[in-house]
Amino acid sequence: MKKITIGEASRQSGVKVPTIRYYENIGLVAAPSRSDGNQRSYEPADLRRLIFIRHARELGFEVGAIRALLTLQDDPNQSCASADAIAKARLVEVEQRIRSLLALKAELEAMVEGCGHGRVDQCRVIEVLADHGQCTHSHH
Amino acid sequence: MKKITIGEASRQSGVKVPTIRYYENIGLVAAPSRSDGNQRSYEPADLRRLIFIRHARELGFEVGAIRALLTLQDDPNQSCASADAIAKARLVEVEQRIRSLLALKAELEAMVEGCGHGRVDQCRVIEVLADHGQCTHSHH
DNA sequence: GCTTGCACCTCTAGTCACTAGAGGATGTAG
DNA sequence: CTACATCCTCTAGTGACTAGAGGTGCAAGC
Repeated sequence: MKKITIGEASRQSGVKVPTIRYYENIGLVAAPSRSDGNQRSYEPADLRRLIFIRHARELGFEVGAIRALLTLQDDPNQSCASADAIAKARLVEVEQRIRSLLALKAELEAMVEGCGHGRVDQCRVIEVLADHGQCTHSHH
Repeated sequence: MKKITIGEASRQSGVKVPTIRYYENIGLVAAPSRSDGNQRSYEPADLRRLIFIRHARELGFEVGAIRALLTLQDDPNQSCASADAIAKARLVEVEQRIRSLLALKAELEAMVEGCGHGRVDQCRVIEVLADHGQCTHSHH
């Protein structure tokens, strides 16, 4: 009971239909049971898993990390140290990303400000990109 | 005079050797002249173009946008309005990205904080991801 | 019962921006 | 002259999907 089609699962989870099938392909979600006409039929547990995945993807976890988290979730009797480590690593990554985006924002603002209504050869947008010396942005 | 090999161009531009060849393939840089032994031979102008590209990539411009900027650069007599528009669009994008990353950072911090040394079933890292209701993160 | 039309099925190929590897040629230092 | 690094071309792989072709299932209206 309460079984739903892939389209309904998609609507309720926010994961697109082809993406759900893709997740099944790569083994991120189990293959669900099928109807008489060979159509996938999802249960509430599958739906929760899809929502979990969508949410984690939105938070920028990559599929490998999500796979690790799902393994933890499937066996809830173990320490959450691993989950903690994964989230912490992601946090460090996000903080780094914010720092470089802020630097980037400053540089873009300077570029846009410097660009009046002149010709391209006076345009800072081009100039800043061409001249490596003016670059305040950290290298990768 | 002042012609250099692809390896030297790579070192001086910071663009990896296979990536330079890839850029040639997709027409982002012109095919350079060759040595007697069929090896690519780059001039200062090529080098400047590679530095321009690397810098733009680091700033997160995609290849299509870079192609547009390079076209502008190749014809410096036109208005810089297009370059300005490209940079502005990118700026808006970056600001949006920073906002969502800050929200994400807050959420990750809450997750890590909530994760004591308990078992997985008391762990906020898992819980937050599983329970969509606790999500404060905007749905793109 | 039949048809319309959407949702479903599988499979392959395409996307972006590279990256890795095979297998061979060239260039340079000792 | 022999190592050895660097170069060449080409194909295929990456991640995380997305798009399309070509076909089947299912519910509703007539």
